[in-house]
Amino acid sequence: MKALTDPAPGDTDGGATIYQVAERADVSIATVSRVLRGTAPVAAATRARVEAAMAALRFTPSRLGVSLAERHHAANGIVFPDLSGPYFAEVVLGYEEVAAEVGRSVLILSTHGRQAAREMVLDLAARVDGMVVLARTVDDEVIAEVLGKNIPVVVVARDRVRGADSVNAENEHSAEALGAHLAAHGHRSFAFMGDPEISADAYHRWTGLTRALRAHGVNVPQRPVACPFDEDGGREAAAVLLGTDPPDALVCANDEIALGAITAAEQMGIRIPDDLAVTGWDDVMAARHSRPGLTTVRQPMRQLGAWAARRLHERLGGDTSAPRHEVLPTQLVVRASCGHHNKEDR
Amino acid sequence: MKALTDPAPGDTDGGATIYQVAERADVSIATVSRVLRGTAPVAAATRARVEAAMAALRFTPSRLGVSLAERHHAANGIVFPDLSGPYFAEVVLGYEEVAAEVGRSVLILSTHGRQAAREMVLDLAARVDGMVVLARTVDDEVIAEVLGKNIPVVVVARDRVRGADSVNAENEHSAEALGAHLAAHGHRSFAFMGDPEISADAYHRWTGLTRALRAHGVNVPQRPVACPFDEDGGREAAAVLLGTDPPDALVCANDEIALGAITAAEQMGIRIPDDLAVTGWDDVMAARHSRPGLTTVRQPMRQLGAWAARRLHERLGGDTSAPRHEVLPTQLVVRASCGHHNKEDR
DNA sequence: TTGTAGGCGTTATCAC
DNA sequence: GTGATAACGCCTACAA
Repeated sequence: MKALTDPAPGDTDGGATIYQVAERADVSIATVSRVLRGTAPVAAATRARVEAAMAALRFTPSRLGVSLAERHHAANGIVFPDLSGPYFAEVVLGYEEVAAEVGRSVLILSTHGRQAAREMVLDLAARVDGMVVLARTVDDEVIAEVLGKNIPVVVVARDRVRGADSVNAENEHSAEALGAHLAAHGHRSFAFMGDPEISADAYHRWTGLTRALRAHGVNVPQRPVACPFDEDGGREAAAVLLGTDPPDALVCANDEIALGAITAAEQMGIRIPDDLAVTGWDDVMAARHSRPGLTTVRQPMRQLGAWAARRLHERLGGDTSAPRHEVLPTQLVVRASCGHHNKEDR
Repeated sequence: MKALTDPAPGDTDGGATIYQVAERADVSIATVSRVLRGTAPVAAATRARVEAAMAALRFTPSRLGVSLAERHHAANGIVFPDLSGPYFAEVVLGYEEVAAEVGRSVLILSTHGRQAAREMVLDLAARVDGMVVLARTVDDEVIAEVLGKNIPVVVVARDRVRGADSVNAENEHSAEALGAHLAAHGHRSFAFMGDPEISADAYHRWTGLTRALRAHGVNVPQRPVACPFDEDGGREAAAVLLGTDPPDALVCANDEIALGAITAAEQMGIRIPDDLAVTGWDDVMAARHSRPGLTTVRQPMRQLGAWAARRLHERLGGDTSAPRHEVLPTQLVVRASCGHHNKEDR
């Protein structure tokens, strides 16, 4: 009796097929498909037989078969440069969360700045119905190629690309506010760390900062100090910068650079914020816990991912309206690293 | 002329098929497939025609078709509870990196402690050739189910599961070393924060700690203080604990809990490490930058993911040997939060 | 060297 | 209600 209800010992492989279920229930595969999808009425008795057969065989429909027939993957992709910093991890998390909610699997792809990025993205494009592209992982042409295959893409933390939706956190005004705050502290000589050539975010932050400085009659630095967006990048670039002509204030494109810079400064005996003000961007966990607390700009990382996922879902639902370009608000978080404040100095 | 080499305007959809290429090149689909895969010799002239046709049509073979025919996905999955902390993000990153290297796409699934975890994992199982499961995201039965479908799984940061490979960072000895260090500082009353019921890592750390305390003749706390593995969890639990009977030393299951506990302590006017020693686990970025620096245990998060990816790849390559159980070494990182040191107090 | 035809596992359209 | 059967897009013996 037992042997009858258990899966055949021989079928060691990827599971039973709809044919085996049909045979066991003594119906056609069409009927099995019907009870599976509830797409048409099936007699109660028949349904029961089919369900019993499915259970006995531990039948799970092949995603490949289903997708091929339905002509879509029920999966989306997301490509980012790296997951090492807290920033991208948060965006991806926000993305995954709503993608899962609306029933789509998510494929990730980290380009790591590899040369093969284009091929990797194109390969990804063959596995998904839509995808989101973070920052400058690939050129606009690659995105155009993907769009050309009729798979929608939404870009995040990146300038607009023809034909794609986009979400960004507000940058210029936030940078202006930050610059104004620093100027009000009396800082007169500035430096900006981060690479505007590589990051649209950094570019706009640099732009906003310079505008603020100009408005406040403060000298604008010649150019940004380009450096990788991590602690080491910040530390090394700061070591050089502070060794030659140290500014009063160091505005960094993200918290990691800032934290790295602070490390370098402390090693050189430079006190923060007395000798040097330092600010970051993102408000990661370490920014809260460092001493002095890091003045920074908080941006809604989770929401960036969530918005992208929702928009993609709309597109895949048939929305063919003009691309939308969302800008999410940020928040200046003033702590101690930007200089002494009058009241509660914390 | 142009119209001839461009893709037909009508074929707006998911791209050309092998049939269209074949027709255009005036060969059979078999030949197209051969030039695609290099699986058999093709006359130079023929190959040229086919390649021209592919280029003109911007042909990309359908992953679905390929996978269905080849009977595998060329993709792996990874399931984790959440990506919010630095820990899982690092593991996933390490995983993705080597998975990509060996040419497999990666699908991620965050269970968020959702009830539907089982269904989600089973759904994932239908889309991949193998998968890694982090921590206690799902019950052993679910893993058994997946294994039953003949898809290999390797578990990470989790106790062994019959039939699956596993990688873990060393826990007990590290915890013993940490406990010994704290005892040497003279601390006599301990508390442990984290939930051993939920995390195998936490369980083994608790075990190691109690053993060390016993060995040093120090009172062993009745039980761990269960709390969520994030800052809020640490902060709230610590607020209660420190309000009633504060210990000398607080050993936390990860850095986030520790940092949260420190925040709570400071708000209560308790000084670290003078009044209370606090230690974490993981050595995340914030641990380095907090003041006092957080004493912690560094574990090779990236490598955990990388090992899992490599092992999975071996399995998928046909390795059917007995499950392997790897334990990666950790490193005690002593900073200031565990108490004053004689020499360089940093 | 190249073509024919069957198979991979579903869905969905027709008839009955 | 149910059952044939044609897609879906590709791979691969087997023939020629």
